[in-house]
Amino acid sequence: MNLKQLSLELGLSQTTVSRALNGFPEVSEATRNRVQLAADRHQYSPSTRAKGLATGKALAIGHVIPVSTKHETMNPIFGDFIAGAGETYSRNGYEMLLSIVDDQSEDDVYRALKARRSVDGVVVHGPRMDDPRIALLNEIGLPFVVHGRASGVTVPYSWVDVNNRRAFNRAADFLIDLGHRRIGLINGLEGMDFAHRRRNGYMDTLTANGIAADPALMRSGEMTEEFGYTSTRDMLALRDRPTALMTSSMILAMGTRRAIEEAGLTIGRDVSVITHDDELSYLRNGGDVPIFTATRSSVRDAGRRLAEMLLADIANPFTQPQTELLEAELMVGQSTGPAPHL
Amino acid sequence: MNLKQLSLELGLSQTTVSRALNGFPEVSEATRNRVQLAADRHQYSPSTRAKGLATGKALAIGHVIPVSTKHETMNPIFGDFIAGAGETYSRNGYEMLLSIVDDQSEDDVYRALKARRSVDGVVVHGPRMDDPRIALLNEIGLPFVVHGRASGVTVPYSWVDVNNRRAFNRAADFLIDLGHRRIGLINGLEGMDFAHRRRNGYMDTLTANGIAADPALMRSGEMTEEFGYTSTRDMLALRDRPTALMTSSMILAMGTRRAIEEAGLTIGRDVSVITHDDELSYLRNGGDVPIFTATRSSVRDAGRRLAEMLLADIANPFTQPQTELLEAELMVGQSTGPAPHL
DNA sequence: TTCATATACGAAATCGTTTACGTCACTTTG
DNA sequence: CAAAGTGACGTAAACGATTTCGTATATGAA
Repeated sequence: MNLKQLSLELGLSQTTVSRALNGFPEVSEATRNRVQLAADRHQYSPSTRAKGLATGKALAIGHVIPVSTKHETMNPIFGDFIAGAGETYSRNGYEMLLSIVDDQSEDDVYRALKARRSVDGVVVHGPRMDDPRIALLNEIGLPFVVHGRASGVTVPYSWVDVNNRRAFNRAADFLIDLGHRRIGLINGLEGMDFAHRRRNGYMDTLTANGIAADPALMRSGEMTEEFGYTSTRDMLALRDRPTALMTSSMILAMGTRRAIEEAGLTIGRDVSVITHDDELSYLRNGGDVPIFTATRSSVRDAGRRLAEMLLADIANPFTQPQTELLEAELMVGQSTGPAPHL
Repeated sequence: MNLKQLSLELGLSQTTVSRALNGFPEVSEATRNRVQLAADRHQYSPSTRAKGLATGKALAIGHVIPVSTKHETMNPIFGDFIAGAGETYSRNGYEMLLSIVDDQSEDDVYRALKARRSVDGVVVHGPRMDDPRIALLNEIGLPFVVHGRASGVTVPYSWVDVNNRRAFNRAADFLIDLGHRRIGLINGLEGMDFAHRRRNGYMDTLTANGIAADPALMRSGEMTEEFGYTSTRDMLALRDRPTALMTSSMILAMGTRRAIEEAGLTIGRDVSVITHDDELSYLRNGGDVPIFTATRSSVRDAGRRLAEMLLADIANPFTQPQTELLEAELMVGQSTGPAPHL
């Protein structure tokens, strides 16, 4: 059923039917009802493509998900993030377009999305330091919001991010207050901006407390369970092993737990662990009392907020870019305790 | 840059330019080259919407991801699955449209996708037993392929699935060969078809070996780490506790490991564990030698295959429904060993 | 009565492609 | 040499909406 058929059946012009359905004032309430009823009855709903052509809007948002060519790793937070964003989109009549792309050809994908006019805006995932995508998107004039930030980029742009530095400040502080002095960090890949900020938060707090940062206690890599495991295993094998570990994700923390237990140690007593927790739906950090002490911030909420910002920006382009910094809560769980006397 | 501008600049008609770019024979090689060059220079690429309107194809595939309203759980395999499917799409010039939807309003979403003509076909995720979506999609005439199967649905339809029954047959056999008689099962939600098949595989093998299935050793629920943990903890607390456990996902297995170690037991010695492993990129099951003994089947490969099938079906729709049953490998790892003498 | 003003609707252009038909200048064929 | 192809390109009609102008009728004011 299309507009022509519907209007023919109603004995009205396409114009009137279109206006009736889109809530324009120049149509009587009586006919509006009649049209609405007929539309419902036939389950009429305008063709997105035709509507897009006519209005010049795509009514779709693009998400470009980078997958590293080397490791083929898909970021596990991604599912929950788009679940949040998707809610906002469908509530506002937008669709979500997904492009999975290896980090080599990202540029082409953004350009293609613009050239083919298939989206009204995009979400930038996994920003790296000095991320070139921000300049690119500004250049080609495609509205965007970044999930995270890109240190080193000087031009203003819109973003939603967790206060990573502060979260890791507080986590380190918490451990130091418990008497820990040998604190390890198992972090995401160097180039990722969030990893950089978290490391800064961690190192600053150590320095502020007179603790020298030890390169042997700092690891960064793809955030897999395996990497959490090997990193922890290696650190525990040191002559002067850490009494506490900070990890950048729950998945890493699970690998950490495996290594700790394999070494015959007890988590929370021999080795304390604090992790960052994105509140992934399938990785809930325990029930009433958290399993891991964690800095917690819902990535699903971030998705919701970011989508709202982007849609608002598209609806009436801001003069100023918008930003939102989400604070992580520190949840005390069972994985931390006073520093042991070695 | 659009077609009209490009053709104006070249001094050709839109028709000729369009034909040149789409490889039609009735255009000389000389002009084809000239057109191609100009198109590249201006980064011209046809508007998806206009092209879609003109051809009647959407050049997009819809993925409708159900998120249970109760638990808000997003299936963790989803990211890797679409990474696989996405490869196929972009290679064939298709886009991927995502709808996150609570299981209440799934019907409406499929109907809307059809009515708005925004996709040429859809992928059905997470089929349940007697899943009503298959009848619905047949009724409204939207091409589709199911990731998994729906027991109880009698009409033919296309699907790609892992041989779940056989995988769990083999896993149970393997444990029984090791001398285990008390074997627990921690499975996905009852209504999910894959869970049903796995349970059948498990139970048949037990029965075939003269072991009575014990309801106390069979759990099903949302496949979170927490559920793996509580299920295992409860089973280990039984007077006649299991010596081996089978779990339906790596995430469950991690919860299982936590419970086993918390009980002061050793995995692979006191309690053997076999899990199903979807080869999620961030949950690799160890390096050379697997951590968990597992029935392994790449969900990313499944995504690739399924996307190919769907595109083929759309390209020439008169074929019979296609099906593909993927066999899981049994990978022997460190989590299984001979049954202990209790 | 006449003119201005709402009110409620319609005709037709438009968005950017594709594609069914023409058209026109050259071969080729019998 | 006339008829029939063929090669290369153009005209214009779709596709399914929105939207810019109109237009006809009813209403109110002068």
